[in-house]
Amino acid sequence: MKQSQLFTKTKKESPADEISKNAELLIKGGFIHKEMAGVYAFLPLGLRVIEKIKTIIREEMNAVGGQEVYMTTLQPRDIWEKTDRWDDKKVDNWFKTKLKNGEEVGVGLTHEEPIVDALGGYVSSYRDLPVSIYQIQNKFRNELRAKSGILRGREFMMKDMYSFARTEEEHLKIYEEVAQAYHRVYRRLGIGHITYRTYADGGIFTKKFSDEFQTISGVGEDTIYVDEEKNIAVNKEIYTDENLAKLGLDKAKLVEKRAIEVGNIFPLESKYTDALGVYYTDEHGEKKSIISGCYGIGVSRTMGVLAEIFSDDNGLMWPESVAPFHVHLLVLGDKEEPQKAADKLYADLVKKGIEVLFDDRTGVSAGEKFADADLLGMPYRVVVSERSLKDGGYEVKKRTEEKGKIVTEDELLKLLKAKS
RNA sequence: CGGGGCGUAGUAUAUCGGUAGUAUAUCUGUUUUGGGAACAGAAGGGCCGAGUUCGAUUCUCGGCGCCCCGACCA
Repeated sequence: MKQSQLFTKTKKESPADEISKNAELLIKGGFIHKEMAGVYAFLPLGLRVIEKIKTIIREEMNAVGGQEVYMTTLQPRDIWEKTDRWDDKKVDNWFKTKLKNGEEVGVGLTHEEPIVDALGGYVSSYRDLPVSIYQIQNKFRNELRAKSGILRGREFMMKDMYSFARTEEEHLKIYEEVAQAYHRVYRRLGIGHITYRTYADGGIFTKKFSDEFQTISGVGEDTIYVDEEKNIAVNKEIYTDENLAKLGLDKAKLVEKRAIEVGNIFPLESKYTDALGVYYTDEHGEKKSIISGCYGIGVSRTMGVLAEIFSDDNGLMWPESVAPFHVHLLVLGDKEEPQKAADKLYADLVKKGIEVLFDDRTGVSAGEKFADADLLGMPYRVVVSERSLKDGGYEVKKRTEEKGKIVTEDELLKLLKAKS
């Protein structure tokens, strides 16, 4: 894409009403637009990051048999009453609104009820199970306090999957497969090495532990205790001698860290399926409960976490897997020769299927283009200028490195691992 | 929801009970182009409401909004 066509612009000043690094950088770079507290819109560059994160998640969910759906935001009251989650005293962060006839409807904050209810129309035999259903969609939660930019909003994007199994054993197998898929997602996002599967409280519906995926970061809201050898952690909320013994963890080996929850999976047993009257009939004609699990990843939050982790004083440093563009191509000076060379290189790279943001703006100083490239944080910066041409080609520099080098077009293509 | 802070131009800030200033962004022109260029010109501002006052952006009260700490976070 040509930067001259991009409607967003970078800002020199940091927003006065945002302290958190993710919001500061993403707003300065024009990735997101703040609508109100805890509610952010995604602009072209930000949306590209979101879509890449979604693609990674989608691929991994599909790989463990997930079937994608898109449930509704508006929710009927009755199914939530069946599970006793409609009452504001039971669930205090509902957004609710009314139809013209006065009937109350909910604005979706999670989707166990509608998914289970819909499933009931199709699943009734042991032959129909197991199934896993997921969606990537916005959730609405009326938080008392939104904070930390896109890390904790009132409207946010989430991947939520729900699994349905015939037996506890079958459920556990799926549960573990999804947990492994989560590890793969975080690895692909570049945070695998600092993201731990963390035992946490299972919530009010199960006595079992839930598993959070916690990424080590100072912006985290949670304190966890990490066993580096076993590559797992325990949330402070269940950090008792009794629980540690149950989990077979040695207190002496645990290290306290701040972390942010980027995913959460937990067993639901048959709480929702039973409450909504969704059962299956087994081989012997016997009616049985369906064992389910739910699996969430905050997509928009994850983008914020990546912005927090992959950034320096000059701006963002997107991992290649989620960067809006692979290459930021800069042309310096308004002279004809570099302009022509840059136009050609841009066309060639695009032809090779490389995603390029081309800073073709005229009348913009070199310093400003460099500053923008650092702020926007594409993995590779390629400069075309009189000087680079004189030196024999183009200067390529990784965002994470200090110095670049001059390469020819062929060398550049090889470096970018172009598929021809 | 408890506590604290803040609200001035698109953005970021300053001053002041009496003509609201600067930077940046924007527009025009000339020059410039390897780390946020220079000069000249233009346009643009006091969250809402009430009160005090000759006069309020400034003081008081209320509302709304935003940030931070805490609580909350199935």
